[in-house]
Amino acid sequence: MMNLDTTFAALADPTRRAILARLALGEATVGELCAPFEISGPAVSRHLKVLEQAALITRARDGQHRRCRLAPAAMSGAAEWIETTRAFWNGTLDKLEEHLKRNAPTEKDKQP
Amino acid sequence: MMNLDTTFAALADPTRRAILARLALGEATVGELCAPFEISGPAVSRHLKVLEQAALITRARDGQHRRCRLAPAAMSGAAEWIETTRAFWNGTLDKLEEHLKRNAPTEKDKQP
DNA sequence: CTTGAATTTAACAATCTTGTTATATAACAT
DNA sequence: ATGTTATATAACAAGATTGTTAAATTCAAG
Repeated sequence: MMNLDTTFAALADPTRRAILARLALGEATVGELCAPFEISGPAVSRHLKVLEQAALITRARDGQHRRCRLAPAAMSGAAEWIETTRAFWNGTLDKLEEHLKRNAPTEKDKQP
Repeated sequence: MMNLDTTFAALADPTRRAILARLALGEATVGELCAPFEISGPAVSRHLKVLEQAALITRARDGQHRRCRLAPAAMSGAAEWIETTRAFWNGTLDKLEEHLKRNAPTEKDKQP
């Protein structure tokens, strides 16, 4: 989906943030993502669907597993909105431009 | 409240983001904030309550008006969570530290 | 002190969210 | 073919969210 509404909404849930934090360390299957939580599998499955629709993760079949990966591009939009708003508030647009220039081509934006 | 749940949830609504964007340009009364929207006054009033509970704005009586100001400290927490997660994903913690060091004492964090 | 403007609260309906359990699908193993 | 494992979907309930209109509050002005 990739709009700020869905991105922020997806980030508003602690379970989903925990899932993203886990995926920031490396990809994982749905089962592996379920393990740390006390909620049911279907509940996690739907959290993953929300994250996927927000373009925060991608999923690919791998045998009978489904491998999940972080797709942090969507988060950039959210971070940018915050930084822009703060920049206006601070009256320091220069620093924002600097920031964007620095973070625009994020490393090689990992995502082969 | 000042936790990531409420911050992200507050930011997930486009009306609330528009209100924050407006306030980034300078403080305003409730009436002024209502004007651009087609929704009712009470609806805006409750959006403001959500923003206040998320510590994204503060309000102070001024005669029969109530002046609203941006209080962007709460946004920092959200931005930091995103930056941290991305930093792990990129495997570049150094850049994160740099970023935090740079943005920690935000100007003088405006808020007299 | 009465009237009017600015804002909030109350009461309610419609819609979304998140969880549950039971069922379905898909791929692997025997 | 049959059973087992991994994951998704269906059906449903409880609670949150967002909007509405009507009533209450709060201050300023005449």
